[in-house]
Amino acid sequence: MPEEPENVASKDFITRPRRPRRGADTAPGKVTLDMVAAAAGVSAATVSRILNGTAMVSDDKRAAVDEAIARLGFVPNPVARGLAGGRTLSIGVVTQAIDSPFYGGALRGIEDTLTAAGYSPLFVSGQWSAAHEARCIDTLRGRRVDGIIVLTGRLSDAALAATARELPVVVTGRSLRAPGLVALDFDNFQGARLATQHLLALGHRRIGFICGDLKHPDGKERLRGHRSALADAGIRAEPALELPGNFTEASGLAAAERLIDSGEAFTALFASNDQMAFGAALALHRRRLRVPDDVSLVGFDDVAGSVYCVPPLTTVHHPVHELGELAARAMLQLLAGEMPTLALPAPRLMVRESTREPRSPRARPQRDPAAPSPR
Amino acid sequence: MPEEPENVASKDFITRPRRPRRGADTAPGKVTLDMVAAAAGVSAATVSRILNGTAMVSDDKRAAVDEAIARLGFVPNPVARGLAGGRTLSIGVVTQAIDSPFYGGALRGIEDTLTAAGYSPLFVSGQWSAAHEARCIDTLRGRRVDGIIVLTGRLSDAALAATARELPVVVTGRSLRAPGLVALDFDNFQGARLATQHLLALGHRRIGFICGDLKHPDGKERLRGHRSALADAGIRAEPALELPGNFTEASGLAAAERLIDSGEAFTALFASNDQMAFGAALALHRRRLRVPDDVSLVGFDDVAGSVYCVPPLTTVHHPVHELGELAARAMLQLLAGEMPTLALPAPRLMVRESTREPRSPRARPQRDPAAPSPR
DNA sequence: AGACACTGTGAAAGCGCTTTCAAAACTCTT
DNA sequence: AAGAGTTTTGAAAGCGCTTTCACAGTGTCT
Repeated sequence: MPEEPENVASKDFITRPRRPRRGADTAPGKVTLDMVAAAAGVSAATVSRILNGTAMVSDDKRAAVDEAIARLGFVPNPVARGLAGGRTLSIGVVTQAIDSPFYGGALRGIEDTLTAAGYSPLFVSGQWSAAHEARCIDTLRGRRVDGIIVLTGRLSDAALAATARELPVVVTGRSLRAPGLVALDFDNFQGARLATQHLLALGHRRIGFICGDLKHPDGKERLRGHRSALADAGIRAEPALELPGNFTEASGLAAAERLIDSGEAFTALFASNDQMAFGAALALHRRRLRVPDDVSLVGFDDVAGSVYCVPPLTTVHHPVHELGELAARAMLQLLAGEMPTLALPAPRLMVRESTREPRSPRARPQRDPAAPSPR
Repeated sequence: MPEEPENVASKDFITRPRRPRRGADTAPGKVTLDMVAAAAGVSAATVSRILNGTAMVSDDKRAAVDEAIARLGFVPNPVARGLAGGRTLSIGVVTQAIDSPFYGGALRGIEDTLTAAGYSPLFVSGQWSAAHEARCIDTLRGRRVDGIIVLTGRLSDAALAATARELPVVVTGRSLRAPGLVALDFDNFQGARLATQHLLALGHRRIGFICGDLKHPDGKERLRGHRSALADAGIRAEPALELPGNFTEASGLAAAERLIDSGEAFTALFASNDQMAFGAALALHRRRLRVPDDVSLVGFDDVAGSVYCVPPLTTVHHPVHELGELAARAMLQLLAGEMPTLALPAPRLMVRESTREPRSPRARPQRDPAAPSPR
């Protein structure tokens, strides 16, 4: 407690780290609405009204204000706006992991759309846990976001609906209906059907299926779609061909290994997402099974890397970027008081080079003595 | 003056669009600091002081306030704090693309560290353009972030230094020195040297190098490192073996194709980043060149996918997650008024399965006439 | 011409918190 | 025990903007 004056001085520095250089005309934050009002010879209320389009303003005043804004280089302070107006022009986005190759595209779409509309996204990662997601939503609400976009997520529908009673919510990967909530669902079922139908059309009959996380709606629907396509073709689903997985490369690798080791015959493998397909591809490679010559491989999602893997992966295109855009647009509509009516594009199969007709009646070349000829 | 009470009520509803369900104890935003002060029988100033540790407060008052905060479930409103205190507890993060597999890891590290410290990251994508980045920084400053982290970026050092005069700045991928600015540089030069040395040690002499964007410091340094390793081994750099690229898969593919078509002999390919390596791998596959039997392939960055591609890619590990963590930690230190002293881990080569000794004296199995002998 | 809408505008009251300022309450000195 | 020096505390003034309220100014209708 000795050196008071010093203390005060240093406290000041610590408290508000920077902001020493004022007066720089380029620095936003310097010019306030009051200064604009004074310069234009009107009241602050009028400037605010013009800024927000909240009320009619005579043309001459409007012109004067516009001129003053331009001349002073005024930029409204969103923090003050947030406090006074109750809206922060920011939207919370709950994703599972900000570095996910799959959700990344969606984040990009959201960012693009929101930014164009003057909103800022606030991304938080839910880490694949409902509890974590709940905490994220609390954080976002604490930050006074105007709305929340949830990318799939593990939160219960009820929890989401509850949140939607306080704040507009857009959620992807669900088909929930609730007030203040719009759900944007991609047709995972149909997508999976397409993939399996493709394999069936090529002549495959014993198709290994690597499930995604079955607590995840996407995972469930894709399995359902696969089974449905099989059923349509009159093929009985065999439990031995349905391998558990959790959407990670590692789980895809493990699943493929397990299937190979089981001795079960199969000529194709359909992974519930591309990441697991990559893992499976590595497992096949390690066991000297070639894609697509020995085993056809199909993924789901069409993530960026799937075009550039070897061989390029046949997969179901999941329009993640559009998904993000649509989610953002739906949010903007909700905020504008409209009821969004947006539909996601239908799933499309991207046939690339990881699938072909089964090589021979013999399903598995297993420890093939003949060295894979490089052609 | 008629219906006073009614007016007040409706005002409350109209003013703030949502937030109708009040009283729910879980709802943040309901309890204000003033209510806490009243409940604890102290002034708002005292509560604020306790919250911020700004001054000494007697133990009994502190206890009363703590109790009131807990009982009421008070959560400070960051928006109000931002307005009043000048700090928003949010940090702007400028990245190139939020969905980049490379920067994704760094974003994750930043998010983890910042969140743990009570700060929120605000991610914006610079889209690989200096102008865009400048605009992003303006947006962030408009949002009153307390500091800015720039992941590499294209902005000039001068522009960054200027920003740093107003706001703490942490930048990665540079070795710039300026007041209020800390630069966190990864040793790309040494990393590239490691990779090339590895190929040389295996016996490769004609190594194709796919450059990154050379306006990008990373791109420049990696090329320099490669050349340096060659020079140390007494090998002259050949322009014909240095292919242009821009860090995308497509450019890696194009570069590899160009090299193959040039007829130039080579037994290995070193791409300045993994994404280009993936593109190159596809090009090699299309030309029926096997990795690593015909051509060894090395990447740089060790992105998530490199472990699961076929074959798993030998690459230089770039500790992006740590990079993000360190950048965030440095920012926190700057904000605390300390001078950060953090060093990034040294580059490490991850030897996987895409490299081996050259197969034969014949460099290219393809239409290659001259046989550059190994060694 | 007076009553009855509107429309455009400014003054002023906040939004919820931080910080200054000065007074109050202590603790020591002498 | 008075004065001086400290420490704790509250009142009040913002932070920069939005919104309400009330009041002029203009028409419009009987």
